[in-house]
Amino acid sequence: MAVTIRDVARAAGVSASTVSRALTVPGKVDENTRRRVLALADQLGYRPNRAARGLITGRTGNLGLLVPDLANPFFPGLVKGIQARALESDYQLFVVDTDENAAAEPELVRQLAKQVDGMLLCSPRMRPGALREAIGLVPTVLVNRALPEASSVTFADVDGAIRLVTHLAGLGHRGIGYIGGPADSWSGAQRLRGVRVGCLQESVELHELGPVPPTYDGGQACADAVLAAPVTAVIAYNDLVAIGLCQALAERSVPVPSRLSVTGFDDIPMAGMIRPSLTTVGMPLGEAGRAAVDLLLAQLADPAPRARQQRVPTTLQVRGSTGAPRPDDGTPT
Amino acid sequence: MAVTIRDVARAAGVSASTVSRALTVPGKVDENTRRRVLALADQLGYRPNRAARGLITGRTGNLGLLVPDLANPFFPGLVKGIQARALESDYQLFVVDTDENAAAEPELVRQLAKQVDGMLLCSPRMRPGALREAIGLVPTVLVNRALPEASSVTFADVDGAIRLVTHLAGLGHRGIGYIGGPADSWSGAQRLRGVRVGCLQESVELHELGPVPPTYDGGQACADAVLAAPVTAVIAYNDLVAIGLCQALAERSVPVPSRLSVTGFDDIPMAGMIRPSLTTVGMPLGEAGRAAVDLLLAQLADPAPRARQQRVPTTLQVRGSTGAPRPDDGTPT
DNA sequence: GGCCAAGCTGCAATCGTTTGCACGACCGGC
DNA sequence: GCCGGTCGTGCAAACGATTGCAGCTTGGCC
Repeated sequence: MAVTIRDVARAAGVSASTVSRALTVPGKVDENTRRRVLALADQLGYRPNRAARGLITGRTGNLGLLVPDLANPFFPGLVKGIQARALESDYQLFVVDTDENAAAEPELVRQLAKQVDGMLLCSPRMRPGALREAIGLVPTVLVNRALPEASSVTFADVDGAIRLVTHLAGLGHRGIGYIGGPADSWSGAQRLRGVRVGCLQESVELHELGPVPPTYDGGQACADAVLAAPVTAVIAYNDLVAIGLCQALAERSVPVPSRLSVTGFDDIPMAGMIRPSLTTVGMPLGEAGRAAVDLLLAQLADPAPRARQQRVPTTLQVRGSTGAPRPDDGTPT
Repeated sequence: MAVTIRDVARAAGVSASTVSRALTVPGKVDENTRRRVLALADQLGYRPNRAARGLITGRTGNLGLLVPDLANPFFPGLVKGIQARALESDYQLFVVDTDENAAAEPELVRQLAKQVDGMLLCSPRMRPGALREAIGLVPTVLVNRALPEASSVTFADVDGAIRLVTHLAGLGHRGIGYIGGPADSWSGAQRLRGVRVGCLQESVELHELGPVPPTYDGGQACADAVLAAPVTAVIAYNDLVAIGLCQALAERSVPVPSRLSVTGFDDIPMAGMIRPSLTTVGMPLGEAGRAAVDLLLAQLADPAPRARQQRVPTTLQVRGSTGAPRPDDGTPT
């Protein structure tokens, strides 16, 4: 049914070997025959069977991508970058959404590993031990998580957090809150670290709140706790939490930013669409995704690869949800 | 390196054929040997090489998924449903994001087709001719688009649109606008059809506006045109457009819904998060995704499959962005 | 004209699995 | 005791590509 290499060979009056070489090792075949074979292959619509090729070369031409939740607006940007670069390099991408199920990750990785040349693990939730095992199965690049012995692409969360605090301190805030996300989140830990450092540098008093689920509802739920704290600005674990909080504040008629400045992390599209628009730390998702694929491909090409950690810079997006604190610290008029 | 069927065979003291049969055709092998082989395979961590199996059976165990833009919040829900069902059925999923590039679709489909047993095309943008060719390559199910000769899962957009109009008419609106999306959008055509039918049924005057790009910016850009039209309610092609419009209206201090009711389609997560929250038509994305996979798998199992069109119901989500029109039709006080 | 090297090309083995066919053992019925 | 039928198993040929090796041709040089 499908046209095989033998069909092309017959049509060109050469052997299958020659066709194979014409397609893959240009130097080993006469330029004339090569052109003829290529033309014929194209004309017959020949496409090499990747399974057959993989059987002998041991390479599948596939990459695997594990992602906790495609519905979380953080990930599609990443996936798009990865996908684009993978396709450019003639790799197909298996995508697995784990639905935030950390326990299922190791088994999914094991299944995936058999069918790919390399893997990209985005924000994997599994414990370090399991992760260490996972990266042993097949060349792997971590994204948004780091491990000393693994290659990774991470975001400069710490930097971003510091700049966020500096921005707030510059506006005159002297007490700020941090709403933590899931306890086992790697980037959450980074962000908290940055906030702590920033607060020390700027002599700002830090009040740690939460943790809350990293969702819109999580943000809504902590509004009262935030209002009860002696802070004039709050940094949320991510934009979804920040937006949920803003919504709850609006319901309570608490003005943002005049009574409370609110910020997040990630710069998801929604951050620019709400009112007031959200000051946040932007992550170059597409760039990170492409960088991760590049790292992985380099690792595949290199017979003795070394783990390489890459960090991509974040950018502070100052928008409407931050401003100077109200001079009087008291109750509304 | 990897453990092969021969390793298991050697360990069990049987031939590779027996191992193969023990794993795939239970009846053909003695129950005792079968148990022994299975135990050994498990213990050695044997996993069949899918490429090798695919070479001979002609089935890859892979499904392909084409999607225009993962960053569009409409799609992740769909993808998650598809992905979950595919994994349940022991199929892996190749995902390709075309980045809304209709021209690139046919080639991507052709590439993908070679490596999968079946394909799911979500909201394909290509022209009908190209689409017809595409579905000939490999068993295919269309999602959010229909073609008489193809299996498809679509949403009851027409229904939803009619209900939307009925809802608005019930509130007292007598002139409503429809902001069209891309001219070549299949679901756009459906929605417009439903709106027209609804307006006829309810004797409401319809003003067709647009088309605009189906984005937040598209919605923002058409605010003035909407305000210039003699309407008290507007139905946007999708939620993103509706939200962009709301934002632009807020900037102009036009109250929603009292001066203008605004509605969309899709019920993306953001619809419930903005203020006022958006009245819209919800699509059961996960359900549709799972249904599409079921349809596809049935088609793969059936030697003489027939195209089956499935339509999933939509639900009207009434929220804060719609209300009765202001009694006076004039300028603000 | 003979020799050698280089350049192309084909043969055949190989990757890991499935599957049609044949073979041997065993059992029951005549 | 022989025959026919099951049942369980192994052999070997595929599937479609890649690749080491060997053989052929060709051309250049002495």
